[in-house]
Amino acid sequence: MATNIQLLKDGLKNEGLRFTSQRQIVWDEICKTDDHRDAEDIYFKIKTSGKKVSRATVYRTIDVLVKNNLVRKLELGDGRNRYENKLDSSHHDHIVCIQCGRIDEFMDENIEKLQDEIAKKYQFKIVRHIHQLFGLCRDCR
Amino acid sequence: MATNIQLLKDGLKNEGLRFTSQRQIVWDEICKTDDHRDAEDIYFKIKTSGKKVSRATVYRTIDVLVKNNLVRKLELGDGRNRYENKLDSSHHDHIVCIQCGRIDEFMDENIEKLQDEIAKKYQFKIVRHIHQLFGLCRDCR
DNA sequence: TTACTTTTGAGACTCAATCTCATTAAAGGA
DNA sequence: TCCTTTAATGAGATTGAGTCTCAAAAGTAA
Repeated sequence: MATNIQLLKDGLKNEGLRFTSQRQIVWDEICKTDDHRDAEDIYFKIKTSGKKVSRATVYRTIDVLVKNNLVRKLELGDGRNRYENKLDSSHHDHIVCIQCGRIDEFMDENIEKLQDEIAKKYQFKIVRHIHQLFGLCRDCR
Repeated sequence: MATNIQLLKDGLKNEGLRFTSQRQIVWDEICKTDDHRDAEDIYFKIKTSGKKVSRATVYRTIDVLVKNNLVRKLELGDGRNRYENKLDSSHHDHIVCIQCGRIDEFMDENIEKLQDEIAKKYQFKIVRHIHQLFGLCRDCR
Protein backbone atom coordinates (compact mmCIF):
# COMPACT_ATOMS: atom_id res chain seq x y z
CA MET A 1 0.00 0.00 0.00
CA ALA A 2 2.88 2.31 0.82
CA THR A 3 4.04 2.38 -2.76
CA ASN A 4 0.52 3.16 -3.87
CA ILE A 5 0.47 6.21 -1.65
CA GLN A 6 3.75 7.27 -3.19
CA LEU A 7 2.24 6.93 -6.66
CA LEU A 8 -0.54 9.24 -5.58
CA LYS A 9 1.83 11.73 -3.99
CA ASP A 10 4.02 11.81 -7.06
CA GLY A 11 1.04 12.24 -9.36
CA LEU A 12 -0.29 15.10 -7.31
CA LYS A 13 3.07 16.78 -7.07
CA ASN A 14 3.48 16.61 -10.83
CA GLU A 15 0.27 18.55 -11.22
CA GLY A 16 1.01 20.99 -8.44
CA LEU A 17 -1.85 19.56 -6.40
CA ARG A 18 -1.92 18.97 -2.68
CA PHE A 19 -1.85 15.67 -0.92
CA THR A 20 -4.92 15.39 1.30
CA SER A 21 -6.40 12.66 3.44
CA GLN A 22 -9.53 12.61 1.28
CA ARG A 23 -7.55 11.99 -1.87
CA GLN A 24 -5.71 9.19 -0.14
CA ILE A 25 -8.96 7.62 1.05
CA VAL A 26 -10.41 7.64 -2.46
CA TRP A 27 -7.24 6.28 -4.02
CA ASP A 28 -6.98 3.55 -1.37
CA GLU A 29 -10.56 2.51 -1.98
CA ILE A 30 -9.99 2.29 -5.74
CA CYS A 31 -6.84 0.24 -5.20
CA LYS A 32 -8.62 -2.25 -2.97
CA THR A 33 -10.17 -4.18 -5.83
CA ASP A 34 -9.69 -4.76 -9.52
CA ASP A 35 -13.40 -4.30 -10.11
CA HIS A 36 -14.90 -1.83 -12.52
CA ARG A 37 -16.97 0.30 -10.17
CA ASP A 38 -18.90 3.51 -10.63
CA ALA A 39 -18.36 6.65 -8.59
CA GLU A 40 -21.42 6.07 -6.41
CA ASP A 41 -20.18 2.59 -5.48
CA ILE A 42 -16.85 4.01 -4.49
CA TYR A 43 -18.47 6.86 -2.61
CA PHE A 44 -20.79 4.55 -0.62
CA LYS A 45 -18.03 2.07 0.09
CA ILE A 46 -16.03 4.87 1.68
CA LYS A 47 -19.07 6.23 3.47
CA THR A 48 -20.13 2.94 5.01
CA SER A 49 -16.58 2.23 6.12
CA GLY A 50 -16.97 5.22 8.40
CA LYS A 51 -14.58 7.51 6.56
CA LYS A 52 -15.80 10.95 5.69
CA VAL A 53 -15.34 12.16 2.14
CA SER A 54 -18.09 14.11 0.41
CA ARG A 55 -19.61 13.01 -2.84
CA ALA A 56 -18.23 16.07 -4.60
CA THR A 57 -14.73 15.27 -3.43
CA VAL A 58 -15.01 11.65 -4.51
CA TYR A 59 -15.99 12.75 -8.01
CA ARG A 60 -13.33 15.44 -8.10
CA THR A 61 -10.63 13.10 -6.85
CA ILE A 62 -11.51 10.43 -9.37
CA ASP A 63 -11.12 13.05 -12.10
CA VAL A 64 -7.70 13.95 -10.75
CA LEU A 65 -6.69 10.29 -10.68
CA VAL A 66 -7.92 9.75 -14.22
CA LYS A 67 -6.05 12.80 -15.47
CA ASN A 68 -2.90 11.56 -13.77
CA ASN A 69 -3.17 8.16 -15.30
CA LEU A 70 -3.63 6.36 -12.00
CA VAL A 71 -7.18 5.35 -12.80
CA ARG A 72 -8.85 4.35 -16.01
CA LYS A 73 -12.33 5.56 -16.87
CA LEU A 74 -14.65 3.08 -18.55
CA GLU A 75 -17.58 4.41 -20.53
CA LEU A 76 -20.12 1.70 -21.08
CA GLY A 77 -22.79 4.00 -22.44
CA ASP A 78 -25.29 3.31 -19.70
CA GLY A 79 -24.94 6.67 -18.04
CA ARG A 80 -22.60 5.57 -15.30
CA ASN A 81 -18.86 5.71 -15.74
CA ARG A 82 -16.83 2.89 -14.20
CA TYR A 83 -13.32 3.16 -12.86
CA GLU A 84 -10.46 0.74 -12.35
CA ASN A 85 -7.02 1.30 -10.88
CA LYS A 86 -4.08 1.09 -13.26
CA LEU A 87 -1.72 -0.33 -10.66
CA ASP A 88 -0.36 -3.19 -12.68
CA SER A 89 -2.60 -3.23 -15.70
CA SER A 90 -1.37 -2.76 -19.18
CA HIS A 91 -3.68 -1.60 -21.93
CA HIS A 92 -6.76 -3.70 -22.48
CA ASP A 93 -10.31 -3.47 -23.76
CA HIS A 94 -13.52 -4.90 -22.33
CA ILE A 95 -16.04 -7.67 -22.78
CA VAL A 96 -19.29 -6.86 -21.02
CA CYS A 97 -22.05 -9.34 -20.25
CA ILE A 98 -25.41 -7.64 -20.74
CA GLN A 99 -27.08 -10.25 -18.56
CA CYS A 100 -25.01 -10.45 -15.40
CA GLY A 101 -22.81 -7.37 -15.72
CA ARG A 102 -19.57 -9.31 -15.64
CA ILE A 103 -16.69 -7.45 -17.23
CA ASP A 104 -13.70 -9.28 -18.67
CA GLU A 105 -10.64 -7.79 -20.27
CA PHE A 106 -8.97 -8.54 -23.56
CA MET A 107 -6.05 -7.29 -25.56
CA ASP A 108 -5.11 -8.09 -29.11
CA GLU A 109 -1.92 -6.80 -30.63
CA ASN A 110 -3.25 -7.33 -34.15
CA ILE A 111 -6.39 -5.31 -33.59
CA GLU A 112 -4.26 -2.50 -32.21
CA LYS A 113 -2.12 -2.60 -35.34
CA LEU A 114 -5.12 -2.59 -37.67
CA GLN A 115 -6.50 0.33 -35.72
CA ASP A 116 -3.32 2.27 -36.28
CA GLU A 117 -3.50 1.55 -39.99
CA ILE A 118 -7.03 2.85 -40.15
CA ALA A 119 -5.98 6.01 -38.36
CA LYS A 120 -3.17 6.48 -40.84
CA LYS A 121 -5.56 6.06 -43.74
CA TYR A 122 -7.78 8.81 -42.34
CA GLN A 123 -4.76 10.96 -41.38
CA PHE A 124 -6.14 10.76 -37.88
CA LYS A 125 -4.13 10.97 -34.68
CA ILE A 126 -5.55 8.54 -32.12
CA VAL A 127 -5.55 9.84 -28.56
CA ARG A 128 -7.58 7.03 -27.05
CA HIS A 129 -9.97 4.37 -28.15
CA ILE A 130 -12.90 2.37 -26.89
CA HIS A 131 -13.43 -1.20 -27.94
CA GLN A 132 -16.13 -3.09 -26.11
CA LEU A 133 -17.87 -6.34 -26.86
CA PHE A 134 -21.38 -6.60 -25.42
CA GLY A 135 -23.21 -9.89 -25.23
CA LEU A 136 -23.60 -13.01 -23.15
CA CYS A 137 -20.81 -14.50 -21.12
CA ARG A 138 -20.08 -18.19 -20.77
CA ASP A 139 -22.43 -18.52 -17.82
CA CYS A 140 -25.33 -16.55 -19.28
CA ARG A 141 -25.57 -17.75 -22.86
CA MET B 1 -39.03 9.37 -49.34
CA ALA B 2 -42.03 7.18 -50.08
CA THR B 3 -39.99 4.04 -49.58
CA ASN B 4 -38.71 5.39 -46.30
CA ILE B 5 -42.25 5.79 -45.06
CA GLN B 6 -42.89 2.22 -46.09
CA LEU B 7 -39.89 1.06 -44.10
CA LEU B 8 -41.34 2.79 -41.08
CA LYS B 9 -44.81 1.38 -41.64
CA ASP B 10 -43.45 -2.14 -42.05
CA GLY B 11 -41.29 -1.82 -38.97
CA LEU B 12 -44.21 -0.61 -36.90
CA LYS B 13 -46.52 -3.30 -38.21
CA ASN B 14 -43.98 -5.98 -37.33
CA GLU B 15 -44.05 -4.80 -33.75
CA GLY B 16 -47.81 -4.36 -33.63
CA LEU B 17 -47.35 -0.62 -33.27
CA ARG B 18 -49.47 2.08 -34.84
CA PHE B 19 -48.43 4.40 -37.61
CA THR B 20 -48.80 7.99 -36.41
CA SER B 21 -47.95 11.37 -37.88
CA GLN B 22 -45.52 12.02 -35.02
CA ARG B 23 -43.57 8.87 -35.73
CA GLN B 24 -43.38 9.81 -39.37
CA ILE B 25 -42.16 13.31 -38.57
CA VAL B 26 -39.36 11.95 -36.37
CA TRP B 27 -38.36 9.30 -38.89
CA ASP B 28 -38.38 11.86 -41.73
CA GLU B 29 -36.18 14.19 -39.74
CA ILE B 30 -33.68 11.42 -39.02
CA CYS B 31 -33.63 10.43 -42.69
CA LYS B 32 -32.90 13.98 -43.81
CA THR B 33 -29.22 13.80 -43.04
CA ASP B 34 -26.47 11.25 -42.50
CA ASP B 35 -25.26 13.16 -39.48
CA HIS B 36 -24.85 11.67 -36.04
CA ARG B 37 -27.23 13.81 -34.04
CA ASP B 38 -28.48 13.64 -30.48
CA ALA B 39 -32.13 13.50 -29.49
CA GLU B 40 -32.26 17.16 -28.51
CA ASP B 41 -30.93 18.21 -31.92
CA ILE B 42 -33.58 16.16 -33.62
CA TYR B 43 -36.27 17.46 -31.30
CA PHE B 44 -35.34 21.10 -31.86
CA LYS B 45 -34.99 20.65 -35.60
CA ILE B 46 -38.56 19.39 -35.69
CA LYS B 47 -39.75 22.09 -33.33
CA THR B 48 -38.23 24.98 -35.25
CA SER B 49 -39.59 23.62 -38.50
CA GLY B 50 -43.01 24.31 -37.06
CA LYS B 51 -44.04 20.70 -36.63
CA LYS B 52 -45.43 19.70 -33.28
CA VAL B 53 -43.99 16.62 -31.62
CA SER B 54 -43.30 16.61 -27.92
CA ARG B 55 -39.91 15.86 -26.47
CA ALA B 56 -41.22 12.69 -24.84
CA THR B 57 -42.53 11.45 -28.16
CA VAL B 58 -39.28 12.20 -29.93
CA TYR B 59 -37.38 10.14 -27.37
CA ARG B 60 -39.96 7.36 -27.44
CA THR B 61 -40.02 7.25 -31.22
CA ILE B 62 -36.27 7.12 -31.48
CA ASP B 63 -36.31 4.12 -29.15
CA VAL B 64 -38.88 2.44 -31.36
CA LEU B 65 -36.77 3.11 -34.44
CA VAL B 66 -33.64 1.78 -32.78
CA LYS B 67 -35.41 -1.38 -31.66
CA ASN B 68 -36.70 -1.88 -35.20
CA ASN B 69 -33.28 -1.49 -36.68
CA LEU B 70 -34.17 1.63 -38.65
CA VAL B 71 -31.87 3.82 -36.60
CA ARG B 72 -28.51 3.17 -35.03
CA LYS B 73 -27.68 4.44 -31.58
CA LEU B 74 -24.18 5.77 -31.04
CA GLU B 75 -22.85 5.92 -27.51
CA LEU B 76 -19.84 8.19 -27.34
CA GLY B 77 -19.64 8.15 -23.58
CA ASP B 78 -20.25 11.87 -23.18
CA GLY B 79 -23.74 11.53 -21.82
CA ARG B 80 -25.57 12.23 -25.06
CA ASN B 81 -26.51 9.43 -27.40
CA ARG B 82 -26.29 10.14 -31.13
CA TYR B 83 -28.46 8.62 -33.79
CA GLU B 84 -28.05 7.93 -37.50
CA ASN B 85 -30.47 6.41 -39.97
CA LYS B 86 -29.60 2.99 -41.33
CA LEU B 87 -31.13 3.64 -44.73
CA ASP B 88 -28.26 2.43 -46.81
CA SER B 89 -25.52 1.94 -44.34
CA SER B 90 -23.86 -1.34 -43.67
CA HIS B 91 -22.08 -2.00 -40.42
CA HIS B 92 -19.35 0.42 -39.49
CA ASP B 93 -17.56 1.86 -36.49
CA HIS B 94 -16.60 5.44 -35.71
CA ILE B 95 -13.69 7.82 -35.64
CA VAL B 96 -14.42 10.84 -33.49
CA CYS B 97 -12.46 14.09 -33.50
CA ILE B 98 -12.26 15.39 -29.94
CA GLN B 99 -11.49 18.86 -31.24
CA CYS B 100 -14.14 19.63 -33.84
CA GLY B 101 -16.62 16.83 -33.21
CA ARG B 102 -16.37 15.44 -36.70
CA ILE B 103 -17.40 11.81 -36.91
CA ASP B 104 -16.12 9.53 -39.68
CA GLU B 105 -16.96 5.92 -40.24
CA PHE B 106 -14.70 2.93 -40.76
CA MET B 107 -15.08 -0.77 -41.24
CA ASP B 108 -12.42 -3.42 -41.21
CA GLU B 109 -13.24 -7.02 -42.00
CA ASN B 110 -10.08 -8.22 -40.27
CA ILE B 111 -10.87 -6.49 -37.01
CA GLU B 112 -14.33 -8.02 -37.08
CA LYS B 113 -12.78 -11.44 -37.53
CA LEU B 114 -10.31 -10.97 -34.71
CA GLN B 115 -13.16 -9.82 -32.54
CA ASP B 116 -15.05 -13.02 -33.23
CA GLU B 117 -11.98 -15.05 -32.34
CA ILE B 118 -11.68 -13.25 -29.03
CA ALA B 119 -15.32 -13.92 -28.29
CA LYS B 120 -14.81 -17.59 -29.06
CA LYS B 121 -11.83 -17.73 -26.74
CA TYR B 122 -13.93 -16.32 -23.91
CA GLN B 123 -16.94 -18.48 -24.88
CA PHE B 124 -18.77 -15.20 -25.25
CA LYS B 125 -21.70 -14.54 -27.56
CA ILE B 126 -21.38 -11.04 -29.03
CA VAL B 127 -24.67 -9.19 -29.39
CA ARG B 128 -23.22 -5.85 -30.34
CA HIS B 129 -19.95 -4.02 -30.09
CA ILE B 130 -18.56 -0.55 -29.83
CA HIS B 131 -15.30 0.39 -31.46
CA GLN B 132 -14.44 4.05 -31.48
CA LEU B 133 -11.23 5.91 -32.16
CA PHE B 134 -10.97 9.28 -30.43
CA GLY B 135 -8.36 11.81 -31.40
CA LEU B 136 -7.58 14.55 -33.85
CA CYS B 137 -8.81 14.55 -37.41
CA ARG B 138 -6.82 15.61 -40.44
CA ASP B 139 -7.88 19.24 -40.04
CA CYS B 140 -7.33 19.51 -36.30
CA ARG B 141 -4.02 17.76 -35.70
C1' DT C 1 -70.27 4.92 -35.00
C1' DT C 2 -68.88 2.62 -31.13
C1' DA C 3 -65.70 0.45 -28.09
C1' DC C 4 -61.27 -0.50 -27.14
C1' DT C 5 -56.42 0.32 -26.99
C1' DT C 6 -52.39 2.73 -28.05
C1' DT C 7 -50.12 7.08 -28.39
C1' DT C 8 -49.36 11.67 -27.23
C1' DG C 9 -48.23 16.01 -24.57
C1' DA C 10 -47.05 18.77 -20.62
C1' DG C 11 -44.69 18.83 -17.04
C1' DA C 12 -43.01 16.36 -12.97
C1' DC C 13 -39.36 13.44 -11.86
C1' DT C 14 -34.83 10.70 -11.80
C1' DC C 15 -30.10 10.17 -11.48
C1' DA C 16 -25.29 10.85 -12.42
C1' DA C 17 -22.51 14.44 -12.30
C1' DT C 18 -21.16 19.34 -11.66
C1' DC C 19 -21.20 23.80 -9.50
C1' DT C 20 -21.28 27.33 -5.68
C1' DC C 21 -19.40 29.39 -1.96
C1' DA C 22 -18.40 29.63 2.82
C1' DT C 23 -15.26 27.03 5.64
C1' DT C 24 -11.17 24.18 6.36
C1' DA C 25 -6.59 22.80 5.84
C1' DA C 26 -2.05 22.04 3.06
C1' DA C 27 2.59 24.07 2.15
C1' DG C 28 6.18 27.12 2.34
C1' DG C 29 8.38 30.91 4.61
C1' DA C 30 9.69 33.67 8.64
C1' DT D 1 5.94 26.95 15.57
C1' DC D 2 3.05 30.35 13.80
C1' DC D 3 1.44 32.99 9.58
C1' DT D 4 -0.03 33.72 5.18
C1' DT D 5 -1.48 32.27 0.95
C1' DT D 6 -3.98 29.44 -1.83
C1' DA D 7 -6.02 25.07 -2.82
C1' DA D 8 -9.35 21.65 -1.25
C1' DT D 9 -13.49 20.35 0.98
C1' DG D 10 -18.53 19.81 2.23
C1' DA D 11 -23.41 20.58 1.94
C1' DG D 12 -26.61 21.32 -0.81
C1' DA D 13 -28.28 23.57 -5.06
C1' DT D 14 -28.14 22.94 -9.95
C1' DT D 15 -27.71 20.86 -14.48
C1' DG D 16 -29.00 18.06 -18.26
C1' DA D 17 -30.23 13.93 -20.67
C1' DG D 18 -33.61 11.00 -20.37
C1' DT D 19 -37.91 8.77 -18.28
C1' DC D 20 -42.41 8.62 -16.16
C1' DT D 21 -47.34 9.88 -15.25
C1' DC D 22 -51.84 10.39 -16.48
C1' DA D 23 -55.54 12.71 -18.70
C1' DA D 24 -56.71 13.68 -23.42
C1' DA D 25 -56.38 12.50 -28.28
C1' DA D 26 -56.29 9.44 -31.99
C1' DG D 27 -55.67 4.86 -34.35
C1' DT D 28 -58.12 0.30 -35.24
C1' DA D 29 -61.40 -3.25 -35.66
C1' DA D 30 -66.09 -4.53 -35.56
